[in-house]
Amino acid sequence: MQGAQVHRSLKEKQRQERENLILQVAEEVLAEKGYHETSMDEIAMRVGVSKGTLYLHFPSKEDLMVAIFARDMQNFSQAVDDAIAHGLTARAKLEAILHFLYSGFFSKRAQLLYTINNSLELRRLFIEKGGCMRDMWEHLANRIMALLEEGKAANEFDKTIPTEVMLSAFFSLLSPRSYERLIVGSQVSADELVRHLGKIYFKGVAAN
Amino acid sequence: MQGAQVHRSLKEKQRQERENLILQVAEEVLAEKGYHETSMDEIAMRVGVSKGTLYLHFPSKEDLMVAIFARDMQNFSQAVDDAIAHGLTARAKLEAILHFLYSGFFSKRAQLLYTINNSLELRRLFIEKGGCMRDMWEHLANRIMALLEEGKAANEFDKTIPTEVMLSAFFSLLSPRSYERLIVGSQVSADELVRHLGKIYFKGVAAN
Amino acid sequence: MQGAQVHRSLKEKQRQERENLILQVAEEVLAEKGYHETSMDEIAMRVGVSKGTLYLHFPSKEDLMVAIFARDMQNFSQAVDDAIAHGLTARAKLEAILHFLYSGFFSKRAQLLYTINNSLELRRLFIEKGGCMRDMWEHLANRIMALLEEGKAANEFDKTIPTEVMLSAFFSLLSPRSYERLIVGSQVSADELVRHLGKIYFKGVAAN
Amino acid sequence: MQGAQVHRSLKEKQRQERENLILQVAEEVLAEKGYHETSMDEIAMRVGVSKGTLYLHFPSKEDLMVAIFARDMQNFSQAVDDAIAHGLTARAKLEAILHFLYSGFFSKRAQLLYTINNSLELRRLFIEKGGCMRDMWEHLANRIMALLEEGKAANEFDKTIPTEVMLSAFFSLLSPRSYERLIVGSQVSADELVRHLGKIYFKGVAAN
DNA sequence: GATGAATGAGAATTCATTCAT
DNA sequence: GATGAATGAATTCTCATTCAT
Repeated sequence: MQGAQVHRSLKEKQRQERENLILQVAEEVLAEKGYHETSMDEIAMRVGVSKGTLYLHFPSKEDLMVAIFARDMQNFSQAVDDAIAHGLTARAKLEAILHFLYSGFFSKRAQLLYTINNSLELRRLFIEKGGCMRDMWEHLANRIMALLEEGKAANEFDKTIPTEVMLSAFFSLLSPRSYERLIVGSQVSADELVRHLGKIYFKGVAAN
Repeated sequence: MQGAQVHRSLKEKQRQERENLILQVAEEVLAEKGYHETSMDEIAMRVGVSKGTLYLHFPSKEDLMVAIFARDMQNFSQAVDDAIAHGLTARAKLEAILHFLYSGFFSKRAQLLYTINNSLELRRLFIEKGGCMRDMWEHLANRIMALLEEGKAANEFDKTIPTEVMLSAFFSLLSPRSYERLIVGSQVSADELVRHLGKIYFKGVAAN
Repeated sequence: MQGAQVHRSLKEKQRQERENLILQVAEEVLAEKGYHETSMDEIAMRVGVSKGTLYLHFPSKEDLMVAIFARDMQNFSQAVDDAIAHGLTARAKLEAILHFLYSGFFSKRAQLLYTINNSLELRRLFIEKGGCMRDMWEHLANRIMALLEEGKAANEFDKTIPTEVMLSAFFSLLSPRSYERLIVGSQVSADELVRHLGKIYFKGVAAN
Repeated sequence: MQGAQVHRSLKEKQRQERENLILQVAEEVLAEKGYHETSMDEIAMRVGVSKGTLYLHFPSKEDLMVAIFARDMQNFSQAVDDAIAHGLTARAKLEAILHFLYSGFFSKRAQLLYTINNSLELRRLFIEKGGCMRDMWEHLANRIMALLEEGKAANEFDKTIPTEVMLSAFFSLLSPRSYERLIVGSQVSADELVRHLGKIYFKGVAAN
């Protein structure tokens, strides 16, 4: 009986691993090609499984996309937690979040956020399908807004700018697509770019 | 003979009007649904003509999209001209451009720019099809960069930030999608929002 | 009143001229491109009239095709008459017919005959639409068969070959498409080719 | 492991069978209706599968047509091999080829050859798409020309007629469409017809 | 559980034909 | 009579989804 248990959980673990692999590959393809150009066929092929298997894990293409986004939101949420736990000032915490979003390739995480946020189809999808998605996003937004208000309270940030506006600006300043050609054209390194943008943003919202 | 002339030009005028109507409707649908979700059938239905008529004016869906973008670029270009002609300081000129882009509904013009700039497929499309599109965009970007450099020269803007970065930030700060819920949620008026964003941006890039 | 008459007949003459022009151009396009690839648009454009005008003369594309064929049959019939009137032996008469069909470019007349005879769509068309077409063809076939029988009677041709078979061979020997590459490749001149083919045919069907 | 092997090859065999079924049905429809009138929908319906399945086997309508032709060429080529291997004289070999082409219904094989050779669109298609098609055809033509020259060398055939002309005549003499009504009208049996035509041809090209 | 062949709704595009001017 | 803009049925091709093996 215990052997069955172990067997069961081993199977379950394999299942989880496969699911993660699918999510990861699908994420890459999504970032590369956009929602419509991403076909279930290509994902299956790149993962190395059959199309049917994809549907064993996710009931539809839409659900797969939602799952990708959900996982990213989890990671993002974790990063926000870490930033809040370790940062000293509100600005320091927000800078850590910024770096999380855009460090490394600039593209992996940020491009996803961007792709999702900007594909009209995906947005509609998340609004329709993702009941919990909405909640997660609200939750995240609230925590970042809390940081922004913390900054206002500490006189770091300009109190005359509505927190909601600050939040939106925080996200939109970093639409990776706009910067693509800068990075690709090698006119500026990714890290340097993040530094510059952070500087503009924090100076822009600073008190005074 | 003159009757024929008049007749000819009347026809031509009607043709132009119809073409503009198609462009306008197609633009709306595009802004609403994105490239792939926009079907020629739907555009035709909304315009109130048959699919065939669309193809009488534009040889393909792609060409229609390019035409939409081209028309917007024309308008944008005109606005940049006006801004340059009438503004006093570099900042004033850039603020005028900002207002052009986001005045009114915030969504019509800006959302388009945004949608186009962000759809991976449309970007590919414009790079392939729109030889002149590329040129127009480069031209526009150069003129705005010239304004930014003018600002640097006049000590209005921070010389340590690369002009290219400033340019990208200028555009991305205003990704309308991020602000949609602010406007729609009526937490802030469009004009107020533009003012706030302008403030953040210009303070962010100011000298010192 | 007589002015009206004259006017009427002038109009009628112009109408006839136009109709002939349409037929001629349509024939060219048909020979060049085949039935399906020939569009009413292209014919209209090449003639220099509007598409509507085409429909003023011919109620449908199919009818236009039938008219082309009918006119060619008239000419062919005339040529057969001439050949019969002027030739001495059956063979001489048939050779004259052969030359009529393939003289000049080899392609204009013969290619048409060929195109029409071989396009499955056109054949069906002629069977369905052209009641009179069938008759004309039968009439022509009968006259040529009469010549073949005349040849048999004069001991010129092999009596053991059914006349019908001889007739079919007479037409099919000269499917221009097969010879196209010979002509185009300039390996042989059109006239030479006709001579060779005539020689093969008449030797093939000769008595003994 | 071996079970998998067997399974694999079973699947493969079924796939082959289905593909052949499609090819066969498509060939019939093509012979009946011609290229343009043959719609993928109709082929699918006649085969008893969905449109999508057709595209699983052939990437496009054009490719399907090329595949049909390629298969026929294979068979034809095989028949030519056999004829060359078993025939004694050049004439005997060519007669065997003739019989292969027109045996049975006269229509299946020959009509195809004919349809393909005569549809302007299909010809264009094969020139564009079928690089190998061209080669196969050239190869076949060369082998038949070799037979004709063999016949000339053996004094069977008339040396004054260019071999190329003989080749073209060989194919065109037998354009099945022209004989259709003879067969259908039952005025003559298919075998008899082939005999007669062979007689005309070989007498026509004989030495002397 | 996996597979991948089969499905079929849906999208772009063409073109013969009509009809208001 | 002439025009050519408008129509819409028909066609090719794609891809998310299902299901027998």
